[in-house]
Amino acid sequence: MKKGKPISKKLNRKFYNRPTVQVAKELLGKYLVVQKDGYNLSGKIVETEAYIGFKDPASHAYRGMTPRNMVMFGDPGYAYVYITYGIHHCLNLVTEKKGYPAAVLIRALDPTDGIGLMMKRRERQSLKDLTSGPAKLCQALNVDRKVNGADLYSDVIYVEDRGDEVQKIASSSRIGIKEGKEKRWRFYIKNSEFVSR
DNA sequence: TATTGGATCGCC
DNA sequence: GCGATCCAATAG
Repeated sequence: MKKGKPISKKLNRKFYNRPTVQVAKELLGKYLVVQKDGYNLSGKIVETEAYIGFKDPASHAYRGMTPRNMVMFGDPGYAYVYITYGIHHCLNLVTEKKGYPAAVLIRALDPTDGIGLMMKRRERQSLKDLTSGPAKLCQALNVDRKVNGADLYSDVIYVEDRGDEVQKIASSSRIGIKEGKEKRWRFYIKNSEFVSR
């Protein structure tokens, strides 16, 4: 017996205008949606990392504002996309009040809508290879630097609550950084097969 | 203007 | 384990 339409609520700017660790945890179990050129791609967020303020040496904002990281210093609820290793894109969601640089890196998704197109974009057939890493999910969902600065309350890219309950959240050090490893600012849904590595 | 290193991935 | 590959930050 099928239930009625699930609760679906687009997260508003107030959600992002809060302490970054809290936002990073609460994003788990929510759905990232990208809609461009008539397609609809989405996945459940299963892994995030927090990058916070002026004193976090792992954050791009550590040494102040630059052309690349200026979105992090702006209003909460916008997308910050950058290129790393010359090849890969990474997607962050800007948090906290204007002038305080902070964001949540989206590291992994459990793919839901548009899986066929994701497979095509990734040139991979296995579900597990589609969005189990920050650069993989950007390739699968067609997130590139044109998305940098996009309003997360637009219809192009946003996060919504579909009423899912998260069973258990685990935390660890952030991945791929040199300094700031003592902070356990990586969060993921325990037992999700789509968590990176 | 030149140099250096990177919030990764995929293959060896 | 390691190379790809090029942008962006920093130094000169």
